[in-house]
Amino acid sequence: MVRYKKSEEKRKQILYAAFQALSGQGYDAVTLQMIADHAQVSKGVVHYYFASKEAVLIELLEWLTSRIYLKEHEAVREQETAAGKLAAYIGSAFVSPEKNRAFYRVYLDFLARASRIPAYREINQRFYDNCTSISTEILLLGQKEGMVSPHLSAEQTAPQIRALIDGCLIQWLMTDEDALHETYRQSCEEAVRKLLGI
Amino acid sequence: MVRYKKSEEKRKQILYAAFQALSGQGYDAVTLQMIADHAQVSKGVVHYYFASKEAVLIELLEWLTSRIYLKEHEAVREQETAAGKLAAYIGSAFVSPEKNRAFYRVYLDFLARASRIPAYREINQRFYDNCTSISTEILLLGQKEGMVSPHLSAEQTAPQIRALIDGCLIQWLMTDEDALHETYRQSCEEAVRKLLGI
Amino acid sequence: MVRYKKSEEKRKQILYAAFQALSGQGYDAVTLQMIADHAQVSKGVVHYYFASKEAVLIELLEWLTSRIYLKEHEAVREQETAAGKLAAYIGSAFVSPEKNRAFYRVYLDFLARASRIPAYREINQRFYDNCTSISTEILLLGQKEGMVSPHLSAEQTAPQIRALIDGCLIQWLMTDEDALHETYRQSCEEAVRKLLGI
Amino acid sequence: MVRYKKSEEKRKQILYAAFQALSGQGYDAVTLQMIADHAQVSKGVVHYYFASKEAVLIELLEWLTSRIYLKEHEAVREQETAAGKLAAYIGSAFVSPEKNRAFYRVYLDFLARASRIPAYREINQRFYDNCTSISTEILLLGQKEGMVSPHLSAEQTAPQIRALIDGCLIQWLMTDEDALHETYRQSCEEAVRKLLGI
DNA sequence: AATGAATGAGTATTCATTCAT
DNA sequence: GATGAATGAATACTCATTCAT
Repeated sequence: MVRYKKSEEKRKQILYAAFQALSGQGYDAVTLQMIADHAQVSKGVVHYYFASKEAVLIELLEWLTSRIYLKEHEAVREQETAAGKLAAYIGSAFVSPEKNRAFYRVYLDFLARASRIPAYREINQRFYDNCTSISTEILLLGQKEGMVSPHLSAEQTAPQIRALIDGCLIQWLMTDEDALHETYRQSCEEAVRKLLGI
Repeated sequence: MVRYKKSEEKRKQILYAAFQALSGQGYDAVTLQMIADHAQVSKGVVHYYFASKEAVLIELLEWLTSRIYLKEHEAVREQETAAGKLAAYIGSAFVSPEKNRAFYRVYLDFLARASRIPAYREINQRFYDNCTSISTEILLLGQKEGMVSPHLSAEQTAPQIRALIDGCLIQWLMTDEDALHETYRQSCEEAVRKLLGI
Repeated sequence: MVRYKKSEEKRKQILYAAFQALSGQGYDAVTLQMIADHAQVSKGVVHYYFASKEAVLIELLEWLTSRIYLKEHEAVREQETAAGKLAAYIGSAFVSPEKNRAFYRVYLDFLARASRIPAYREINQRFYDNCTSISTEILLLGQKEGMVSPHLSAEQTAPQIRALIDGCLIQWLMTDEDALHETYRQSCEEAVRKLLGI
Repeated sequence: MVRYKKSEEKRKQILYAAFQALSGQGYDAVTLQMIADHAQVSKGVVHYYFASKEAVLIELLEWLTSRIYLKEHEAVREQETAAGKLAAYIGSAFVSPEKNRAFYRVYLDFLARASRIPAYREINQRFYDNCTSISTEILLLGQKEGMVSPHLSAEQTAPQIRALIDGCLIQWLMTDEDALHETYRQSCEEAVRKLLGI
């Protein structure tokens, strides 16, 4: 329905505004007024579409992580070889300094909350599962291609890969140097290759 | 002098209280009252020893990261072989579910702030540098022992190792399962071995 | 517009409440809660209409001094002779024990601040300029009527007149005797007459 | 006794420090710490010599006003003619831009308090009485010399003179221009002459 | 006498949330 | 649907005062 659609659009608009505001300010420093300003709506509207500030942020985490996953999934799907998929995965994880900075700032806020609040943890777990499925797919294809040892356990390797990606991107974020983004990407890719024994 | 010492002790007492409070609550959810309560002093005392809430937290980050480093450094120093040092490093990074949870909750809060505020970033950078020096020491010894390929670049590998450790511990933290701590430790150690080609 | 008007009304309501509260308590002893209570609004409302306590008080000084001037100006305008205007000026300056007490208590607070803070000083200067314009008008008319010596300098006499009025009203305020208000008024008027040589 | 004397000296030292601090900051902005700093003693000392912050300030008002009176009295006593005494009185009231600024800043703070608190009012009343006695002395001598009309009432004129002096010095203070100090002094003296019919 | 550590009451300010329009 | 005025709970911070040393 039009009504629903319009409503959904405004929700997305607010979520995106929340993402921008959150990326600029921290989790608690962000106010509903800032989110409303970014979305160019009145403060009341935010509460009209979301039950509370917490609700906005929970939904934002869901939206963000699923969007990230979809992009990574899409990038990997377009490649046919394990090597290609791997490069695509890393490449889409290290999408750009600007986007990585915006996302990881917010993601660190979320992880901090997730370490204390189960609701956030569950959302993050779905993200991890999705990431694991990507790595697993690559690994299994690699084994089929004969590039990756058949003894390598996907169950163990897949999380290691995500740990490396997140660990490297956090390290890069801490350097505050856009120029090093590419360096970290390469280093991460090489490390992942070593994990896969490629 | 006694006077000075007393003062320093109380500062430490407050910092430790802040650590406990911060680990329980998030960065912004923590109040000076909570910190004072944990330290069993009055609210005014916190302000007597620290200029502001921010000052407490900045100093806490310094204190925490240097303490972690010292423990890791100590553990590594006690070992003589590269393999021993590596196991000691990983072992002291994965010290225990309780301590890791307490620290990484707070550390994630700090990383989130560090992604926006240079002062925090600088402190974290010193921590990274210290961690790098540990990994580098292990790697160089490994090369001397002939266990590690002489072609391996410490400059590149050391950060990868820390990225893995942090990435794995964050993943473990998100599982909220003490029982998995050991699993993640082993997985991390194996992954680090692969990076070193051991 | 209605919206704007409503907003302005509430601002005035808060300013008047601030005046009452300030007159009762001193400048710093007054709290936003007291102002809110006098205005019969919640504490938050004061901050909704004014950026800070300081902003309320700055605006109050402007409002008060311009209101005093307007009343004096009005009273003088209604008279046609210099003698009549002079009596009207003094009469409206010595309006009543209650009002003079309320105003001069607050005004002394403001003068104390103005002696240190330029922003207050500027507002007071505008008030002085307005008072000077009233005295000057009376003096010039008196010269036209032949009552006042043509050699008398308005530039010098006008400030002297205000100095006398303020000086006398402060003295009266210090007596804390409503009954003496009229005495001080007469004494002030006679003194002003001597300055004008009437 | 030595003990008493020493004690009295320290009290004076603290009072003078309070005067300096008060002149710089406002009445409420001043803290006991600032007073202690100015007096180069510890915070505890202030409380050792004075029961409370209020007590310091009450005593300061007494000390200041009696000191001002003594200086004016002294200056007047040294002159023999009414004209000389008048000039000496005005001259010592307009002692210097620096001293007048320091005193009137503090005095306005005190007047603001005196308008609400009887204890301050009483101290100020003694000051007024002393000032009146000076003016009265001058006026009576003037009448004896035949310079001042015998019909002039000292009771009425003396307060007018003080009103002018205070009114003019407050006006000067509000200009924040040291250069205008002399202008205001002259204007005040001329105005006082007119009140005396000289 | 002197110190300064400790206390805690008090206050401005912020902001999520509510609700009348 | 949308607005923004109003609310009041929550909190960092200040500072006079106390008191052990």
